[in-house]
Amino acid sequence: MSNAVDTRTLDFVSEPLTPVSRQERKLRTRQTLLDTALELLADRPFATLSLREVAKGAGIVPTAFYRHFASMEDLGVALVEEATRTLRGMIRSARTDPDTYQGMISASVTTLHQFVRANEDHFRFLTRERYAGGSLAEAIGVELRLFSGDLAIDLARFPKLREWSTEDLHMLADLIVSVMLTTIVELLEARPGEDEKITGTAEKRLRLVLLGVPHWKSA
Amino acid sequence: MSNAVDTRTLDFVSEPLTPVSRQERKLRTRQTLLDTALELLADRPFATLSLREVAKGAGIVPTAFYRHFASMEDLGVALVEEATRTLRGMIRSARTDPDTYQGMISASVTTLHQFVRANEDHFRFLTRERYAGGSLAEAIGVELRLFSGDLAIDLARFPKLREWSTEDLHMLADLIVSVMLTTIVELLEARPGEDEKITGTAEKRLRLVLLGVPHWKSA
DNA sequence: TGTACATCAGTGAACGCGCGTTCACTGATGTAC
DNA sequence: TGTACATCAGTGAACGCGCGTTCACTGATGTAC
Repeated sequence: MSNAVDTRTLDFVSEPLTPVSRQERKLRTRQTLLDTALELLADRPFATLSLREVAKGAGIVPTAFYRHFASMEDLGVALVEEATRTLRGMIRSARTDPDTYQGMISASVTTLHQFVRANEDHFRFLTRERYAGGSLAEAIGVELRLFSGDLAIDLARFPKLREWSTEDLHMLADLIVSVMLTTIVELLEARPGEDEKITGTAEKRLRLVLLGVPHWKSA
Repeated sequence: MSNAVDTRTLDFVSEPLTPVSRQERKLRTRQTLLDTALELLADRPFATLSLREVAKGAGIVPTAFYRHFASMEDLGVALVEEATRTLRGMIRSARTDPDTYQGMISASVTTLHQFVRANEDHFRFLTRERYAGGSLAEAIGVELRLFSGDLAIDLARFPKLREWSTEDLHMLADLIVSVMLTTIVELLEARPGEDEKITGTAEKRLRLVLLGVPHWKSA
């Protein structure tokens, strides 16, 4: 036990003593700027964020901001990249377990729930800016369409969907994506303790949608 | 024919000559402020709008703004009221024609399409601010929940849904509302000529959802 | 109908403030020898 | 290992600008008699 404590102490002491290169320091400041922006965006749109505000929050002087980003717009693009990386990570996690519909549904919703709770800032940013207008909204829209397209391809592998037209597969994929987005927003707006109800409802919605699949006729 | 022209001319001349009371003038300016704000919101969130900008667009001096609204926040609340009035009008129109599922679906989508095209500003405002955070987003969220609740009650009247639990009816209503919102956003982002494709897809999504209904088991 | 007074939508000057951006700078870190 | 020079993240003063809000005002409309 004393051994474990010693190890932790060594780790703790050695970390701050590690010499840090100028390059590493710069990357850390950059990340602090991104993190600060994401915190400030908890309850307002990106377009209301000022450069001075973000710089102040990150503990640097306004002019030093330009050492990291050419403009706020530029920082916004970096935020979209960071947040969509999280989104793609979630999708990769959810894709590893096919099997039955029911198994797929509950596993996907569980993955969604975990990722949203672990990255609330990213998902809040994505769902908020998706509809805010401007270039960030477009970039997020493109990303969601890519995601929906991938999902359509995955769906085509299911036996009951093998004969569906490409158009209908996209229709189904978009429908599933919109259920997902609705669920994400519900989770982000939830009061404590409501998570189970929300994930339960999300599973029901997906089940209902997929119940219709065997009876679908495109006409 | 010359008769018709005469009538139009009389109308045209008499309108501007009608004496306008101070009260009426005030209401007109107020409406101009609301219209100006809605125009400026075509591609950005409400929170980026300035009082001076709206006043300038409406052709009055910034200080005169306060004769109509206590603050921009106050104008925002008025916009939510105006836009949700349009939304409720749409819902009322859509509700008048039950009959079969298929009839209900295509009639509802047609109504949705017409209302969105006739009131693009209102629907853009609602869908954009719904996710923007702040008090306007909350007010819109409340309105959408009311709408979803009403829809759940309407749904309960369909034979196949008579035995569904309240919870499941709300689940279904929310699902339909989220398909509707998705469709609205797609229409607002559509390029010319894409409307038929979007409304067609919307009908398919609703058909698929309702196809599952007869096979639903809550467990 | 005419007069005297009240109301009030809109005006215009002024304020202090936070904004983005420029510029010349500092001093610690990195590199060449 | 030590020295001399280069790099560059972060500093701080300064700028002009649009912002929300205050205040005293104007003059057309409305009202009382």
